[in-house]
Amino acid sequence: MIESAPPTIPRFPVSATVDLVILTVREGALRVLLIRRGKEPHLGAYALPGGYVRPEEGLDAAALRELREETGLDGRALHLAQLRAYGTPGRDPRGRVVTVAYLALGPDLPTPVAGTDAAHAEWVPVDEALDAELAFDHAEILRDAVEEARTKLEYTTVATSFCREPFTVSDLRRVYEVIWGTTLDPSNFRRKVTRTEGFVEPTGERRTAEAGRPAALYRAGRAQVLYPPLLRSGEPERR
Amino acid sequence: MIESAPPTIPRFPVSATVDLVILTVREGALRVLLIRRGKEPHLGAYALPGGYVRPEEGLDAAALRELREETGLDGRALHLAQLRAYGTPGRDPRGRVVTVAYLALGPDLPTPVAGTDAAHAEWVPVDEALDAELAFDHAEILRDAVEEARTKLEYTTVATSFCREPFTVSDLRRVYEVIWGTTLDPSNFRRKVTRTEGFVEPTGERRTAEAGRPAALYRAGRAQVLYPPLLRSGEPERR
DNA sequence: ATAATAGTGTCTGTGAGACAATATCAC
DNA sequence: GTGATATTGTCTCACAGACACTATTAT
Repeated sequence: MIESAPPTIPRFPVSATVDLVILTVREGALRVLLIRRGKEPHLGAYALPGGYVRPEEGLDAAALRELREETGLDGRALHLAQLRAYGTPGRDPRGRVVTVAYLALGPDLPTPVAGTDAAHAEWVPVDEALDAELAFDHAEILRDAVEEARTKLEYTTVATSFCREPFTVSDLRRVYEVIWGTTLDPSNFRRKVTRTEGFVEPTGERRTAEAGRPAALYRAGRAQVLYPPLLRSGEPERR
Repeated sequence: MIESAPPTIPRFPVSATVDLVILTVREGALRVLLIRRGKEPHLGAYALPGGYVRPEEGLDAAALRELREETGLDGRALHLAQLRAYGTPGRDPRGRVVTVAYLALGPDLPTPVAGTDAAHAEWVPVDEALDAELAFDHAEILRDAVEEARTKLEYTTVATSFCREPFTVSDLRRVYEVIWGTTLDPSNFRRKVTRTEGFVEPTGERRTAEAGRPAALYRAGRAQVLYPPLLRSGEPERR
């Protein structure tokens, strides 16, 4: 019935949780922060970090708090946005739980701080994570999150969130390549990135790597959306 | 705390609801289905249709059921997708309520069936609705939903969901114009629509309106995404 | 004929894909 | 020098915006 109707179907209690899909690019792979569950159900299985929403706390606030507790990082340093809600009956055998999933993107983050349950946290390559058995419906959430990240790379400038500043154009390109599983033409990628107003800002500095010509360094620009977008089109196969 | 931690912060009960943003194009305006609240809080104010999720029901199922109850329509005839969750403490003065908003798009729908509380439902132009006082945080939800609809028109073929079949290219163009608040070049729009594989399929029939050359009729095609997208760019002002 | 809407054709500029060529480092 | 990576430049094609022009109906 609608909200203005008499509660012939009364409200019934559910639990509200937030789950975090924290993605980073590390050692050439897209990785997700997973914890090993220390209790039933799904004892020993990988699971997304997350927890109950507290009584006086909004959803975004709960996600920020969990992020801080899990990674020891200030959520303002990461890109954090709601993904969507999941509430299939039976998704948690302990009762009716509606979870709101958040997608967090950040540069090669330190392995989470010790001293908490997050000590059991690991950066797992997304490919492996999707093959492994994840607790609850976390495999579905992870799939959705990765697809969302791939799409956001097309239409927004969030790729810079994966790079510690200052970064090179090649650093940024590798983010796209790893997350999309493609190779991109360095020349065309550079043209797109440097000619799109507000995508990256040159610092004037250069960095010399092990080999090759030193690369110019950049910071993230002010633009949030990419117009026109940077579409993954033909997607030439990788490797 | 994380899910695997001891429940030092115990779960606490919240209510879960779904709210529907049902949009249609009618009489030259983008309209949303709103109800007049028949009880406190926000007695007499406009509100989005919605209601409690039932114990054995998933979120999508709850949205489909509410849609059927509110409009008498089979949800499969409409485009229905989750928008996002809203759970700010205090958004409902009666208690902690997390709502999952859904966006439904459909062709000029009949005014909802009588015999239920939906008898108080009206198709309100979105512009008016955003000026009016909406119950709870429904103004925020409506703003987000309209922005989502505008964006979906760019990257997907959902615009056809607003047209009763068969439809003409001009019908489809008016959907874009009304929802974006712009005018589009008829010639360029036709080229885009008819040359994009799977956007529309010709029926071979024609329709004669009050004036002018009869227009060819089309059905929605199989494509779900628009590649390349149909971007609102310069957005020439309307009127 | 005129008004009105549908539909076609063409010119042009922007931007992406392909790819050659050059620059600058370590060794 | 070689090898490796960065950076610039160029050619071409797809496609969108602007807009002229033709087609088919009602009146």
